[in-house]
Amino acid sequence: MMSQSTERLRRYLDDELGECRSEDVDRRLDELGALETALGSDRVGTELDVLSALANETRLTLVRALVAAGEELCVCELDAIVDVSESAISHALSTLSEAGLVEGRKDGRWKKYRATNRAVALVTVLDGSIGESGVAHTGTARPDDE
Amino acid sequence: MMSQSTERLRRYLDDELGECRSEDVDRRLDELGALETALGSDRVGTELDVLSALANETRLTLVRALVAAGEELCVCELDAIVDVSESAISHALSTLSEAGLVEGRKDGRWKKYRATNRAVALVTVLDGSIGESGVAHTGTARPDDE
DNA sequence: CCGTCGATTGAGACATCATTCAATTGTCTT
DNA sequence: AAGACAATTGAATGATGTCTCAATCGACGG
Repeated sequence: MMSQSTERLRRYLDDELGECRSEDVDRRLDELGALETALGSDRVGTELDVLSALANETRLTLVRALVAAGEELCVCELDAIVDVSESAISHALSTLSEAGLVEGRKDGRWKKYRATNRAVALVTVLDGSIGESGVAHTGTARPDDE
Repeated sequence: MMSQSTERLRRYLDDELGECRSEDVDRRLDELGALETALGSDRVGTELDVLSALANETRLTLVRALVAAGEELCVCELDAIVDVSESAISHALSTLSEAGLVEGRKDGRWKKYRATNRAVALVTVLDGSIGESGVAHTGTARPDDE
């Protein structure tokens, strides 16, 4: 049975095209399906991991600090940056590590973390994309995708 | 009173520098504080909104689709892309809109959304930053579906 | 070795979130 | 004007996530 959504899409295309044959609907469904699976679903999973890892004040602050520092920082130093328990920092670093945003190295009884290239790239773009006062006037800037 | 964390930092610097005066600790605390507040906390709030908006499968898929489409899409078309209720899509688009990632336009009784420049920038970098495993061809990614 | 300290782990409490259902708004059609 | 339909909104609920506390692991020094 044809789903309701498909029915609505048919009416929409009918509106847009002036007319609408069922093959138009099918073609459009194909195109939309292509948009959905434009890149592998495993990749989407990874991207969600990365975004979820960054979407938290504690973790974002830690990543920011490590990127800004440009060098590895000891956990005890990170402790001075965010205002949560030491345990929370450890959890946060674990999540970030799994997302490939930081890397840890043990040095004696201290442990040092540094931001990965991935983290640097994302934080950089985040700054550029957010900071420049003003969201996207729809026409002006042109991020020409090639 | 000196927090425990500060005590630990002192011991750490003692280890690293071989010696440690209390002014070294204070200086390091200053440096770390500078990292923390490297950019305004209001900005961090905005960034968290953006990241949180993207850190969800439904919303990320919608943004991806709109970016890939390169043009505005009707809600009824988006409905064919993600597998949630129409209400959920509306909620998702609302969240994305607040985060400045999509913009909506009403056209008759249909409503069309398109990705903002911010969304394009973020999705682009996300793609580039994630596909790290030996990516030589930077052009249109062509992930063979499994 | 034993005790201390840095750091991590697990469990539980608490908050936040994502989705669906039901009701509503606004537009078009007849 | 009334009904149909696209889309949004609000409330409720089940699921996730985040933090703290307590216990544990590993490395170091006496």
